[in-house]
Formats: sequence, C-alpha cells, structure tokens
Amino acid sequence: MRTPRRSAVDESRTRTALLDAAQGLMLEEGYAAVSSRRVGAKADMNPAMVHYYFGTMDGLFIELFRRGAERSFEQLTRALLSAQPLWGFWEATHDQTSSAMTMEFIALANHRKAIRSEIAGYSRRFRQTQLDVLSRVLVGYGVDPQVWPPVTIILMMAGISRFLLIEQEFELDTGHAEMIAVIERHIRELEGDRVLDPAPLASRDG
Amino acid sequence: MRTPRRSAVDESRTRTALLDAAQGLMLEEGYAAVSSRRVGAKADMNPAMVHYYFGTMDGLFIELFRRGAERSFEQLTRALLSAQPLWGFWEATHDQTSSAMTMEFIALANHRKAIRSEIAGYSRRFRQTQLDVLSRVLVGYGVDPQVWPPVTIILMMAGISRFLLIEQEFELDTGHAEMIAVIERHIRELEGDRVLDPAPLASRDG
DNA sequence: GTCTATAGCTGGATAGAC
DNA sequence: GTCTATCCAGCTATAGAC
Repeated sequence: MRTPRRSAVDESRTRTALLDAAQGLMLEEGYAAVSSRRVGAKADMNPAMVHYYFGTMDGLFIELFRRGAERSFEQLTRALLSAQPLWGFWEATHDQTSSAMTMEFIALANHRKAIRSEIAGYSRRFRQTQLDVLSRVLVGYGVDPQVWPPVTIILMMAGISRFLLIEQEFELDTGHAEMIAVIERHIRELEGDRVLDPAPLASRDG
Repeated sequence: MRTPRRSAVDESRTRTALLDAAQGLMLEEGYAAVSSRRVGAKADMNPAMVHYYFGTMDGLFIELFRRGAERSFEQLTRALLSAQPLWGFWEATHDQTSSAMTMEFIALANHRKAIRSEIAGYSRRFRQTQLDVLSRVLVGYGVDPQVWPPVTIILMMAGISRFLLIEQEFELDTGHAEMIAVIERHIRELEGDRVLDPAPLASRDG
C-alpha cells in the first residue's frame, strides 16, 4: 500500500502548468531561477500555489524530475523495442531537452540530497533496461562480449552523446561530425542503414 | 597593453584564501553555496573582502575558473609532452576535482553569461592543444586518420571519462571496470604498458 | 586592507480570508 | 483552490570608519 501514483491533485491543470513553468525556467536560466515567485509568475499564477501543490521547493523539483524521467523511460523503451534498437538507443541519447534537464538536476543534487537519491534510483533503472535489451541484441549481431561487453557500448554511446550536447550549448563543435560519423558507421555495420519510421512488423503482409 | 596577468592584488594571501574557500564550497555544496557571506566565513574573513578583491560575485567566479583552467592546462601540457601522451591524456581526463568544478561552472553558465564565454574560450584552447599533439602522435602510431580521425579519439576519451566520473558521484559503477578495460586495452596496443613516473629521456644513459 | 553598518532585494513558507 | 499579507532569512553591494 504505497502512495497511489496518481491522486486527484496530480491531474490538475494548475499543477501541470506549474511544472511546465518550472521546466521552462530551468532550461532557459538554470535551476537557480526556479523560485516559487518566478514559477508562479511564469505560470500566471499565485506563488502560493507552488506550496499548495508541492509543499516545498524540493517537492517541486522531485516531481519535475520524475515527470521527465517517466517520459524518457517510455521513449527509451519504445526505441529499444523497435526494429533497430541500436539506432533507436543512439537517437534517444540525443534528446537535447532531456539532456539539459539532467545536467541541471545533477548540479542540483549537489546541495539537495533528496534529488541525489532520486537520480541514482532512476539511473539504475535506465541502465538495467538498456543492458537487458541491448545485451541480447548485440549477441544476436555476433558482437563478441569478451571483446566488447554490451555495457561498454552503452556507456560509450551515452557518454559521447552527452558530451557533444554539452559542447553544443557552448557553440563548440570541433570534430562532432567526425565523431558521429564513426559511431554511426559502426551501428550501420551491425544494423544496416537507419530506416526512418519503420512499419511495425505485425503490419507487414497484413 | 592589456591588463597585466599578475598585479599586486593577485598574489595576496587573502585573495588566495578566498578562492580556496570558494572552491571548497563549490565542490562540497555546489555553486549556489558560494555567496560572499559563506566564502568569507569559510576563509575566516569578512564577507566584504570578496568585493574588495573581486568586485562582484561574477568576478570571483571568473577568477576561480581561470585559476583552475590554468592549472589544468599545465597538467594537460605535461601529460601530452610525456613519453606516453595517450596514457597521459587519458589519465588527465580522470581528474575528479577538475571535472567536478567544470560541471559546476557549466551549470553556472546557464544564468551567468560572462562565465559562458569564459568556458567556451578555454575549451577551444584545450581542444586545439590536444588535437595538435595527439594528431601527430596517432599518425606516428600508424592509426589511419580516415578510419579514426584523431579528434574522435579525443572526444571519446574525454566524453567517456567525464560520464564515468559523474556516475561515480551517484555511486553508480555498473560496467565502469569493463569500459576502462576496453579503453586501456586500445591505448596499450598503441603505446604499450603504462610506465609510471618514467625517467626523462635525457637522463637515460646520461 | 580590513572592518561595521546598512540599504535594498529576493526568496521560502505559512496563516487565514474568501 | 486561490489569493493576500506577512515573517524571517539570506543575499549583493556600497559607504565610510579605522
């Protein structure tokens, strides 16, 4: 009997507007801009609403993190279950918004301990899912796990992708095209050309 | 006739103590903990000293960033000019303190524009130096630049290293050992076993 | 160079009216 | 659910004594 995932208050339009406002501020000006007053102003609402819906600012941050994480997890799952899981995963790691939010939360975690454990928990879950699916996929492609353990391929793609995204925010792009080309060459060797919007398998031949 | 690099005020003990205090706070509690009051308290000094030495908080942050960047640059140069430049570079990317500070400054840059251009400028300089040296080195090792352009090797090592460091701060280490093993296996193929504290070439048979 | 004092602002949180 | 009013804390920055 845990807390129900969705209470009445979770679905309120006001609540969603506050989360949206907080996310906007975080992306545009960093987490330090996310104050109850500024969130209220951006959502055209009274600052006191933040406390009514989330209690404390920590509460707001945690709910915002969870909302984003759940969305990313759905995106990840869809990517991994598609016909080209490697391509899907690689593209999922490019999500600019999600990556920028993650960076802010990582910085936040330094002085908000509740955020820290939230991030750690979700990260474990993400990694496990990636590993479960891609381990099977890579073995299927004939990649020798002694030479390239699946987890290293995941860490490489995730790490490089995030690094490039961060650099992009500073208008640095030296070598980015070459880096992407090298990675995609390897993906292509395993999984063929990227097929955009591939038809679901079930619909083939009706 | 630009501003001289080192004025009298630059070498003051007080100034150094303030920078040290700011750095400590930043690492322990994140950039948001770096206020003139807290820096003053940590350095056992009056908060007004911060404004005397740095003018504004932005001034403090910029000087702190530069001090760290200069130190890292010296470390990088030493690593690249050593007998095993690839090993040296790889190890330089592991600097926990430097990486954590960089993360904080990246987050800061989101709402402090002066920081943003400071980071971009130094990053370009770092990348250029890495590229100049490692391009020659890798060609010397016989790495085909058509298949593995030097810049991709740099980006891979830097990106992966930072990713692992971030995860470590959240007590995540799944696959880290395997990832490091794979990278070091490749470095070893090019540059042999790591020789710790190698004697300078000049002293051999000297 | 160092300190006190203080102006002026922004923020978190709550009580209580409606 | 929403809003007003308010308390208290912490912050930057400056003026001016020593």
